[in-house]
Amino acid sequence: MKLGQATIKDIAKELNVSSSTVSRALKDYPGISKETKRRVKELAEKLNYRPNAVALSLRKSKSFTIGVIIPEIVHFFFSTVISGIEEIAYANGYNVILCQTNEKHQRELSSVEAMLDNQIDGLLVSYSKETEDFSHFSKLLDQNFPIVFFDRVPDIKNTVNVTVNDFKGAYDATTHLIEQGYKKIVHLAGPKTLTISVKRQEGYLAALHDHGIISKPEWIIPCQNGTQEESFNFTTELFKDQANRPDGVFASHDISAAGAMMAIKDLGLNVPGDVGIVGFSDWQFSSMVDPPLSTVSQPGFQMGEKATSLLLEMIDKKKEENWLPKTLVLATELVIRKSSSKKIHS
Amino acid sequence: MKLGQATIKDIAKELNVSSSTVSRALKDYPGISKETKRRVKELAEKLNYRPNAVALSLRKSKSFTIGVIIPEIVHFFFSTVISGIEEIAYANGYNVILCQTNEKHQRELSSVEAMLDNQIDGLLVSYSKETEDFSHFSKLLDQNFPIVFFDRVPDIKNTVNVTVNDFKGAYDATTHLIEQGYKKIVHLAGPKTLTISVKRQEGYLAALHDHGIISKPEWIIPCQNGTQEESFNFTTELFKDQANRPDGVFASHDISAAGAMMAIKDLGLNVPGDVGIVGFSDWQFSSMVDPPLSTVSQPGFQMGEKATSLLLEMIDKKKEENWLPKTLVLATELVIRKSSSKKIHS
DNA sequence: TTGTATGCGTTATCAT
DNA sequence: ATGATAACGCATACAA
Repeated sequence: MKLGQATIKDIAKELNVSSSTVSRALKDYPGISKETKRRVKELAEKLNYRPNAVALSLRKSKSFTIGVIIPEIVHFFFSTVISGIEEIAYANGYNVILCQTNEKHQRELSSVEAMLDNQIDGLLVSYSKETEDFSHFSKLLDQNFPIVFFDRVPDIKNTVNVTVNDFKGAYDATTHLIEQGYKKIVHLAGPKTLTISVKRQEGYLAALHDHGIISKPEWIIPCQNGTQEESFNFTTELFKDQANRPDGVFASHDISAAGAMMAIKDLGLNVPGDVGIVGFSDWQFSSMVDPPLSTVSQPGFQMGEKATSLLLEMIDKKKEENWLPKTLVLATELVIRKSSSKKIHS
Repeated sequence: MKLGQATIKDIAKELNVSSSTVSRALKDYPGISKETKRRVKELAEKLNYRPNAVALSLRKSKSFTIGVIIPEIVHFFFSTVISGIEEIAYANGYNVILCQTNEKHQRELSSVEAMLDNQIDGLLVSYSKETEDFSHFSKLLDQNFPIVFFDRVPDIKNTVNVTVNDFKGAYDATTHLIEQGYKKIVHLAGPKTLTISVKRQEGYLAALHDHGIISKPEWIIPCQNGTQEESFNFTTELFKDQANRPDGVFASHDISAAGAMMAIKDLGLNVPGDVGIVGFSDWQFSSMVDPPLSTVSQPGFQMGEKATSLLLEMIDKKKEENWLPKTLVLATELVIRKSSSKKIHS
């Protein structure tokens, strides 16, 4: 959309100087008389001149725009991350262009293409559940294109990542359940395609093992969608059999945990009396459910900030350099609420 | 970031034709021999040619990018709207560039500037709570720059807006409380700077009036921040006095409602037995609190879709035309859950 | 059927 | 201290 926006040419014409003079005057280049500078700046001010960022992008092959690929915007954790990304990008004069994949691989591919067409300077990625082939990213990395992966980190060599200590978070949560006296603890697991899911499951298993509990395969319930309904159904199925009823749930995130909690309450069981529950992520609602949900909180905003800082660093460096691959691991924190507090509340 | 991206020139050079020929061949312009077309397209494919969107923007004075200004990303309703926006924009080949104002007027101003510098084709706006002067928008509108306001609609003439029937939503919610037998209904009101807050309050008052209830000024509690803590405190203060204790709460959104619910439960009162509560927005958590929260649901995704469709329409039309101002009002829906169901549950 | 020239807004490189 | 020119990548009016 063309506004009445004044350009350098307009200023030049009006002052009877060349556009290069105007350009230099505006940027306080040496070798421009004070008088000219004053006149140019005054007129620029008056015409409300603002440089055309698109022309600059073309000229400099740099757009001051970064792309963000996320699975879903309507997701407390991811929206928190975006907020952190936005903050740092904005503070450094970068624009953020956003695409959600809705967990579709195809959509991920086309979004990346579209962003590249727009000459983004770098990419922040949390890939989709469907994605198992990462060649669209590794191709870019081979050309030294700056990418930082956050939360969901792909299995590619030499990447720069920001993630949380999912293993430890899960280990701590499970240990906490055990220490509260729960013994038959099931795990509502996330999709196997995500490293975070795998790590959380490993943490869960390690905790059981370290406390001498022999894990049973049927205790691990794969939840592909991660919806409340899904875990509600699985949990109902699993807990309705009085004989082998479990007494603890560690869910790979709070939505699953909430579904499990509703199922367990519907079966007439008491939380935390009969069953202890811990989730993952500390969603907004988690402190408001009844009983309030224990969970592993993730520093989403900080993750966004860190990932963006790293990306901007990479962009600033010369293209020729190789980034040193690294993974920044942020700490999670176990938030103990009533849903897992057997010793106090029952 | 410059990748090894091939340009039209590269193709032209390799095939010993002019770049205009390549340009035309790629776009199936008439008057290019089949043979040339074939050769060009083949090589383009081979070199993985993709047009440079920045160059196109400059050339066409059109960026295929729309800007979105919202108060906060970490907000269930707004993230839902963004999701709707993204969907329509993406489907029409538009990029979305995003800025959150964090409810700061200053930030709103600079975000708009930055977006204009980037030659966005149009703007979707939900303005900040601090904003009382809309000249930054009206200036653009005067130049016929396409803007669609959603949810929070400013007091400017001749704008295009998408909103929900806040008055009716509030009226229905309050009427429902009255019909359930609640008589002393307070209102946790939003900031006066927002039309939506005003409308909701008006709907509340109208419902009381139409049912012969004389509203008391002290029943209207202004909540500036809209946090849970804020409404928790106000509610505690208001309900601890047994003598004049109200028996109903209509909150301008679910977070306030949740704070009120916690306060009321903490005072030992029963919901919905002693006090009925209805919120606004139907956040994800609202069905999970105890008791599940009645609320007025807003079609956020649809709002994003509609607003974007309208904006793209405006962009497509000639700049010279004046858009006909209009306000699209989407329907809310009263979702009745336990928190307000006195007749059934107590 | 194809090529040449020009311009979108800016800046870098040479002049003068 | 300032101006002229070219270039970023593309599309198009005009020539041939």
